[in-house]
Amino acid sequence: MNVQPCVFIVDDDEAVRDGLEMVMETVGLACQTFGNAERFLEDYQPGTPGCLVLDINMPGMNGDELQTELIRQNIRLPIIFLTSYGDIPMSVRTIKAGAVDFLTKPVQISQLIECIQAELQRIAQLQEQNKGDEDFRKRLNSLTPREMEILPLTIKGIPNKEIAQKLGISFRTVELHRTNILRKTGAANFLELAGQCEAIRFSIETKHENT
Amino acid sequence: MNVQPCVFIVDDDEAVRDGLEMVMETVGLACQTFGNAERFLEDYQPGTPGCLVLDINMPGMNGDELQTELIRQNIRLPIIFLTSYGDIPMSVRTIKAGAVDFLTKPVQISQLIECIQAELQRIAQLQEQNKGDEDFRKRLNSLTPREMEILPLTIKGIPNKEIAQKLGISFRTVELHRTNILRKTGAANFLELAGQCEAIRFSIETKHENT
DNA sequence: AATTAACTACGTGTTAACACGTAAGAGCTT
DNA sequence: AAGCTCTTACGTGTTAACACGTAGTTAATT
Repeated sequence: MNVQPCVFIVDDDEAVRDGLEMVMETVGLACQTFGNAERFLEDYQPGTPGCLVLDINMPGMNGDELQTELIRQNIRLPIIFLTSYGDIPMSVRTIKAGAVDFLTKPVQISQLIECIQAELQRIAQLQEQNKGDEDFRKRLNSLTPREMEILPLTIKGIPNKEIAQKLGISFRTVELHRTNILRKTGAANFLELAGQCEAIRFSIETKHENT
Repeated sequence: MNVQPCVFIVDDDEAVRDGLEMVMETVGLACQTFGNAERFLEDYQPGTPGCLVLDINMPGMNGDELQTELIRQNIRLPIIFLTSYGDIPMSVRTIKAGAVDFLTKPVQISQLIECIQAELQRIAQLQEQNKGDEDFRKRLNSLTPREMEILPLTIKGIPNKEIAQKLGISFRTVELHRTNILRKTGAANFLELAGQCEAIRFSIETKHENT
């Protein structure tokens, strides 16, 4: 299930691509190179772990625009900009948009490597954290629609009687659903469950109240 | 209770200070100027709303260091850097450290004003959001040390008996503390309280378990 | 047609939570 | 010394939560 993280290099200069590819091999990092932003967008499988070393000035879509497109597609691949023709406003804009770093050519290879490795390490940590959440998400998905409806109300601290009234069913039925929710999620009680839901940023949308 | 937000200008160049001060007056923004970072640190009252327009190159403590010091003191005043001698690594570093923008002299006044006003508006919105939380925070602060200790355990869903065992006291006493916590916070139950604590990002630090 | 899953409802019993009391010792302030 | 807060502990009672059953209807699936 765990995929080896990969360094994606997007630069229109073949010499740069080859040079960086060699460096990555040397330090033992998996690496893929692309001659332009479009090719990368086509080939990249969302979810693949790694980081993106991105040039700015390229024919066709430039690095700036690629970043924007990735954000639009909600692809949160960490980006390290690496460019010859950068300026301060550009660096400010890209960093504020979430880029990890903004390096200028000629770059100190050691600096780039350090930056990449720090980022890959950070990703590994995130993946580790999310591992435990996977099971929980699965268990959440095993809930029936009705249970999913009751869960947020319960977590908000609304007592069974009120939930029953709001849904127009018996409070005993609500009780049953709650029991099933606890059984399915494996939580000991709803406080614990609420904590887990918060931990995975499980957004709880409650329908607008009529009462 | 609501204080007028203020633009703090820190620059060693008197001409710049005077010029900016005049501009601020023109657009109707309250403004305070400082000739060096040390003076600002002395005078600034933590909590005062506003934003900081900060030069980098100054005798004594420079802008970079002032930012670091403010972060160290947990003062989250938004910073707009404004400098003649900036470079890309510096802009990257400061932005990553949380600065709002990094502008270079000579600056387009319209750009600076726009940036400041956007920031002040953002602050105003934050203050509006935090208003409702103020009461809750006050009520949280009215809790005794022991209650503060029990609160996070309870919110995690740990039953009274276990809490009692962990603290080496009777579970009835834990029950009493819980009741008092609910009474003081005004919450109907701990699920509701947990939600409120999350809403204000009330960090719950639990001591490392021994059992 | 039979099976399965989901939603509904109710009964019974146990445990946990919560409200309302009393009371006593420690520590601090006035 | 008196008053105050915090912490501790217990008793009593009510309510809510939870576990374990049975059982009917509906809808989709096989």
